[in-house]
Amino acid sequence: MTKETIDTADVNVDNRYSACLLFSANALARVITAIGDEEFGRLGLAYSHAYLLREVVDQPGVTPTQLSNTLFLTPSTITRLIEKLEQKQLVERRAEGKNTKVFPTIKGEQLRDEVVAAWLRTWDRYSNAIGEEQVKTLTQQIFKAAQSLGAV
Amino acid sequence: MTKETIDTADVNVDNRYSACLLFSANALARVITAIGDEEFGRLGLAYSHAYLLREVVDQPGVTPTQLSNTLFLTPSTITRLIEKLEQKQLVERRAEGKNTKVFPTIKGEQLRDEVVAAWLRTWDRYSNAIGEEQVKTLTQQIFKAAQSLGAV
DNA sequence: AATTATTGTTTGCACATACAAATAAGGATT
DNA sequence: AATCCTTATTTGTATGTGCAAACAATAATT
Repeated sequence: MTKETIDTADVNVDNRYSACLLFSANALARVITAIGDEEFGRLGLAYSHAYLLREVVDQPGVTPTQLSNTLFLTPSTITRLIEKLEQKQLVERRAEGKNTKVFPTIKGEQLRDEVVAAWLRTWDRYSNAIGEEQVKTLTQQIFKAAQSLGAV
Repeated sequence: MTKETIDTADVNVDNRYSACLLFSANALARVITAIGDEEFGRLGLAYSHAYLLREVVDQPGVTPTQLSNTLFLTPSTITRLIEKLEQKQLVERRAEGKNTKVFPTIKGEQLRDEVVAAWLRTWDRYSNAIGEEQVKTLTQQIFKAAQSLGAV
């Protein structure tokens, strides 16, 4: 377990990058993803796989395009994620005309509760680190900003 | 130019993911990175390359470890970024004992002003989308959160 | 002085993501 | 009906990032 670390102990908190949204947003995403992958990783899933799986379990027959819109990921990325989940036999695809419908397998359905549980654990970890209230407001602001910027 | 798009027009703003920090943070990072890469892309650089280059120009002889701490990226990632910049002949490495020191080339130094200019352009675009004041506060909050969560 | 531990850097591998182009199916227009 | 246009999905390729392990150099301990 020789996980690479970043030693921030001696970093000036007010370095120039703290004033840069591009930098900060990516830093936050990486830190948070690390935590998320740690929790979802116990189920053998990356966080985005877990999200997609849950979406498929809750909406059997959902199409890649719909998933793309819901998860804010491009169609090609969705295809790749589905491929991975198919390999793990958690979902399966059925072609219908020009659409592809994605269904959960039994194995996939059975994993749902664990996914939700992992989800709650990540929430707890964020809350412990920065406070439950702060998690809420920050999430809201971030989501709104992402929407505004995405529309540009 | 058949860039993949994500159609968010018909997405419910209050879907369950808007309440999830992991999801929102990554969505924001992707949107923002797309804008940043567009601006820095004119210089033939990804945004992280631009950041690293600026760091090297401003602190000639900086080591990968220092860069790792400043840029919140793991040492291996730093190595990869340096390799890329070396290929473009914008920086060069000199081994000194167990340390590696990174210096800008003349070509690299000449690019500095353009990097700063691109930086300002990204700032303008964020401000136009979500307001200058909001960019400031959001950036601050995000950076703080990243620090708190990173320390866990 | 010799061995062990620590620190700094790089490398092999893997993964999430995206762009651009390809393919395929439906719809629209003539 | 035949042609063009649009929409849905997949595929080839590339990039940024990280983990784990390898390597190299210095420091610490015996």
